Amino acid sequence: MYIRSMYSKELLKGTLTAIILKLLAEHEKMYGYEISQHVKELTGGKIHLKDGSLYPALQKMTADGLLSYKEEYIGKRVRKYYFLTKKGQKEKVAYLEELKDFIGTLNKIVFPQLKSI
Amino acid sequence: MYIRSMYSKELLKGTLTAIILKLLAEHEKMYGYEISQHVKELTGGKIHLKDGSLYPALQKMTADGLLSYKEEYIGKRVRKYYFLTKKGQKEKVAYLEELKDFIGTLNKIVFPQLKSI
DNA sequence: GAATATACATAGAATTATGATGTATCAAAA
DNA sequence: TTTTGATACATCATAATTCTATGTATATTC
Repeated sequence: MYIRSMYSKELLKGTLTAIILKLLAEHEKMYGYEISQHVKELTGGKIHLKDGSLYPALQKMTADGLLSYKEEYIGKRVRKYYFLTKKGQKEKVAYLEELKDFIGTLNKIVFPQLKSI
Repeated sequence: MYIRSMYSKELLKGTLTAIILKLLAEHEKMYGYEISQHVKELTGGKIHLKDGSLYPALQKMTADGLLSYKEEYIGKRVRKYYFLTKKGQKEKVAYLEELKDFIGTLNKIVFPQLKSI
């Protein structure tokens, strides 16, 4: 059994990379399971990153040079601690700016009665 | 040649239906080209709905029972004026609530220094 | 008359989160 | 002690949606 996010999966698209970049910018290093727990807590369970989304995303971001990782063993169990590369630190800014601007733009269309953020 | 939106196409995913529902809730009836122009103006050119996105979306929403349309002729050129069905009016509320909540949640993760909206 | 804007359409490609499934360790409860 | 649930990673096929590219045709403006 798995827990379903309260949002349609399409809404998440394009935001996962920004979320990961943001968390890693704040935490120095995190492992996958820790990231998913953190997001779940931060959002009151509203966003639940699935294994099938998170681990491939981390791998892709690593392949793209945004992240690197080192393995640590807790007993016999391996953890991959991910951290931002120089490139990841730089691109984080652009990703978050784009997302921020996009949210502002969406608000303008959908909730014009609200002040822009 | 075509105009590229300033956002990665993935960011738009899941928002197009909500945007269309919102505009049609405000305008009674609109045709496709009019919707795309309206969005372009509203967002200062930041969101440019492509033909290949907009027309299939309108068709899908019609198939899903959210929209209906009637054709009008301007000279020899046809326009399809779309409008919300009863179902579309009802589901609009849920779509926009979900989007609003999602934006609020995203803000909590990515811009925790800002007040929630 | 040529270029641009209006107005619709479809098909294939690309992207990305998901669902399903698998492996394995560890802690706690029954 | 066995079994349940949590921890921790992984891969693959599928689904969903937008985009790119292309096509057709009319209307307007230069």
